[in-house]
Amino acid sequence: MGNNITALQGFKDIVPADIALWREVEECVREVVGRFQCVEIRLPILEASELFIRSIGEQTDIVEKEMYTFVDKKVTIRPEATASLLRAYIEHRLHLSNPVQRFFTIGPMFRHERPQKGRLRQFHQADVEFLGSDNARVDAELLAMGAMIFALLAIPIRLELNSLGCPVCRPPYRGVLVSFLQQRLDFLCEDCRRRSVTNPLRVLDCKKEKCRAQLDGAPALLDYLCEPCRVHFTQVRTCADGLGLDYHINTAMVRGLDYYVRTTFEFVTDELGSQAAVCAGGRYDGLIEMLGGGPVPGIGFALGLERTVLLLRKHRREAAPVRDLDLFIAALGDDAAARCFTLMHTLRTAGLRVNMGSGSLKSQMKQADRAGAPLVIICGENELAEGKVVLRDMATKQQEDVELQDNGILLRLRQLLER
RNA sequence: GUGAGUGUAGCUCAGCAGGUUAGAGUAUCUGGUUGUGGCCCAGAAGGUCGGGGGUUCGAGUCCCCUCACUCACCCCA
Repeated sequence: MGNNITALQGFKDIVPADIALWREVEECVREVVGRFQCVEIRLPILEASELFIRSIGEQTDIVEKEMYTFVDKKVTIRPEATASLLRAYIEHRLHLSNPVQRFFTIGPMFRHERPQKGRLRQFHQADVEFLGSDNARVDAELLAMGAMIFALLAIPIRLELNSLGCPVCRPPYRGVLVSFLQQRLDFLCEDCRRRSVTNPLRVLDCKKEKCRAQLDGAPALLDYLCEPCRVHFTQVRTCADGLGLDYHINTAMVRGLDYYVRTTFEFVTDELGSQAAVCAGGRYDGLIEMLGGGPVPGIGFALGLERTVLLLRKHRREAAPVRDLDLFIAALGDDAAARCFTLMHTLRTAGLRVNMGSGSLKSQMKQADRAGAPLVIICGENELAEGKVVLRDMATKQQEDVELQDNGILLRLRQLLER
């Protein structure tokens, strides 16, 4: 402590004790995503600042105040993955080989926000993008994929669904909403007065009672959708219903990024304080074109790994004890230790997970116990002289003598470990 | 960026209204078993009381500053 160097504010180590949960989440994501023919892509963490400004939107909080940017170099450490993924998709002309493609990527994102429960400056997301189709069935598939991940992890969660319309119908609606808000400006909270100008849709989900009271009878975007958007949203719902998805419509749901159109959704929980959204996303037809690619539609989501891990930890009694060692070798004395050292190497080369200890036998037995080793080899001067080792089964406490001969020991160990 | 709360051993926390060498539980190490783990018993080690300044005969305790953490606002995964 004292004046030692520590991790930066909002940056956290994921310590060995937490790794099991993280791997469980990541492996679950990979498993489910694979069922939808989604392939992995790995992306750089540093990109041209312009990429995020163009995709996320200049007026958003993310771009305005949360990006880690090297001003002189005009590069930014990514605050989200969609823009990078689409950039790569365009750059490698991936649409030429197959215009309908599905990708996922897992990695760290960076936003300079004040840290909070479930919110860090470096956080991790699993990002999924379905490109090349604007069919409502694809939207429903993506929703089903998210639901499947949480179902597999046995995390209870709620799915909220909305449509944000498109460049045809959203601006007119926005006008209607703004004039509605203008009339009640005096009765809204300070934040909402500001939002009425910067992001009027946000006013709709203000948490303050004072504002909520004013919003009775506020125009809902869903009532203003243009015909194609209305049809699309209906189809999404029909498909989702067909899959038996449990969801509910939240007309107040807004997204923080400019590029979203039509379908948007959030998997939310009330178990994480104010960070309700665990996985969220939406459709972004037109974005690929805006980034210089073809007229390829797309929809995707980002799943917050920290938040998912927090939930998983909450809903797990205790992590199943993992055996990470097959054999512990307790050697007594220098000669025995030297002989066991080569034995250990032989066994490791053969694929066993082995370690040896030091100190008194008692102490080494403790080390073996703590490591969860099911088997222990004990080898002291006596055994060495007789050309054998003692092999102890930690569960049954049974011990047997085994010839001190590498292959013989290996065979016997394999027999015992297979039981 | 704004607000509130909390910083004492690796971890969880005591420390009453300033008063000797700052405690417990747990984890760690050693011993009780000259070579045998979990349970039990005993002992040891482990702290610049987040950091700096001030008040005082005397500060873990009171005041100021600072840093960090936590939660909330904003916003978002």
